Amino acid sequence: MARLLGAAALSAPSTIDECQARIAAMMGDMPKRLRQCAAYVAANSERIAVSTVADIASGADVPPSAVMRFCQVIGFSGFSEMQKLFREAYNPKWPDYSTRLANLQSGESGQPAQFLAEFIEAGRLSLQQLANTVDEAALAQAARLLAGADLVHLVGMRRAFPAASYLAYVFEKLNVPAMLHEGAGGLNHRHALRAGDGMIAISFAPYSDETIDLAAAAHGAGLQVVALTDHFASPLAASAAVVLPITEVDFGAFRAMSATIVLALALAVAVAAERG
Amino acid sequence: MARLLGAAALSAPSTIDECQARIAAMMGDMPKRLRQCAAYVAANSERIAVSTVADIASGADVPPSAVMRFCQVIGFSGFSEMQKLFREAYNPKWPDYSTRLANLQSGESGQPAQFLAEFIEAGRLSLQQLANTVDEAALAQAARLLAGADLVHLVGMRRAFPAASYLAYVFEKLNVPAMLHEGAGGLNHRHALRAGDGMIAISFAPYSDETIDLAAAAHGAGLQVVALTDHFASPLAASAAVVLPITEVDFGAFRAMSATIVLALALAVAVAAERG
DNA sequence: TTGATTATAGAATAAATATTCCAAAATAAT
DNA sequence: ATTATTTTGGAATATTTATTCTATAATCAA
Repeated sequence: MARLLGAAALSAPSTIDECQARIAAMMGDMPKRLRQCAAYVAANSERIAVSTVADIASGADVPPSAVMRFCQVIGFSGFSEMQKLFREAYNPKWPDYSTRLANLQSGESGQPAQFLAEFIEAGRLSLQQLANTVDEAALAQAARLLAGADLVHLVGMRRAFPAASYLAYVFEKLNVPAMLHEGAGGLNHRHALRAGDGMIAISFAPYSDETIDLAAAAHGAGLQVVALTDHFASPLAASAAVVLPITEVDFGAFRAMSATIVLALALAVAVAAERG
Repeated sequence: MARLLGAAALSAPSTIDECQARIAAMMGDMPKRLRQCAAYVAANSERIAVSTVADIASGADVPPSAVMRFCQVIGFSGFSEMQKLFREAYNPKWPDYSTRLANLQSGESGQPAQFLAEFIEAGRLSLQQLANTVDEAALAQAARLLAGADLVHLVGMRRAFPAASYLAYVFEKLNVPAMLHEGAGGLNHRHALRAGDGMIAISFAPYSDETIDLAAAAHGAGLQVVALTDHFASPLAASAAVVLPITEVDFGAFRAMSATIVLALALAVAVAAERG
């Protein structure tokens, strides 16, 4: 009687955990080659996402067709389906909120609760992403640099302004000397930059020229600049001693800024703690 | 003279850092499509290892051939060579939020990462709470009232100011007439209140007198006031046609305002949708 | 042992994916 | 305005990679 290859088709595992559990359960009564595959996959689960059938085959020391049989015995239609699971589980991609929001907006207008539910979910995802990707060393260094500053300049325009203004409030409460640059009335604020000061500059694409310019001026004057921006290739990065990248979920033009404000707040409190 | 495509071939970057540095250096003088690629790769560097050319092209909103050109301009022979670099370095952080949070918290106390972990958790709890307690009917009514207003006055001082200023930004983007009251220089803004206007007033204990007073003045002048505040017994409630209570989770003396800003954003978008 | 059943390897094929190329559009220079 | 140069998009092609198929080897039951 056909034991494995001819067995009734199982449904494909839909999570990594389920997949690993099934491998563990079935490994016992697998024939030699399939067991080699199972052992290799179990021991190298984090590399499945970036491997080819041939890679796994040579790693497990089996021919490629054995890997294919293995995937099917586990319940997948083939290797590609299994790999898809690993790719998405280890590296989830954002849901596409811009089109979901567009759908909401174009549909019946009276769905405020729906908007709220989407924004809440996006905020939670952003915070989770922040936890997963934050560079602890960079954060600590940023706090250290700013703790030594005589005055912390806070720069953020338009979308970033709420975060900057909240920093101003928090630094005031914490008795850390800080100055909020509002951007109103040209560049006169530039004269306030002094050697020994520090700066927190916040900007996301499309970047505000005023923020970029002010950060560049600060950098030129020898100030330590900490940049809260979307990624290392941001125009702010060129002027920054430390870059803290933040990826927030977007809704077309809108984002809740949850991760930005949380990171800013943590940075402020860390600076105050460092100053003692 | 050929600027990029015809330029003398650079040697391929041999580490991720080198690759990122080169992208940052070259992004400035790239043509439009290549810059889109650069921005996408910079913002999604952790997904490159598990993406295809087509994935990246659609993410960056360019045709696949643009991605190829981008890889070559950066110094690689093609996409495959670049991806190889990212695959070798691929080390996915387990997206399991709770274990990651525990890691962040486990450092020596006083570390910046611990503050961050606490604020992230507080933010998530606040959002959760908001999802559980929001009064959908009240939110819908608030949106309806404000949609009929000629001008929406936005009032929030001190801690609430970031939320108010974010509303100002969002309303501007949505083409909803709105006015941010900054509270600077006494109560002169009161004269801007007109019959037919609406107001969003935001304040939490300890309440800002200016906000309370302005809301009361608006109420006295017959304006419809929507209050974002901590509970129904707040001093703001007396002047409000609709009260939207928000309970933020504090960490120490601070709160991240995540729920407030998310609710404000949802309200703004709902108002704009209602206006059509 | 012998016959039936199951597993295996490697070649053949199919599918997905990367890469090149060139006409057309856009941009810059004269 | 006209010409020269650069950038672009998409179709055509090449390459890699997954998948199926089948003859052969191994295993098991009698």
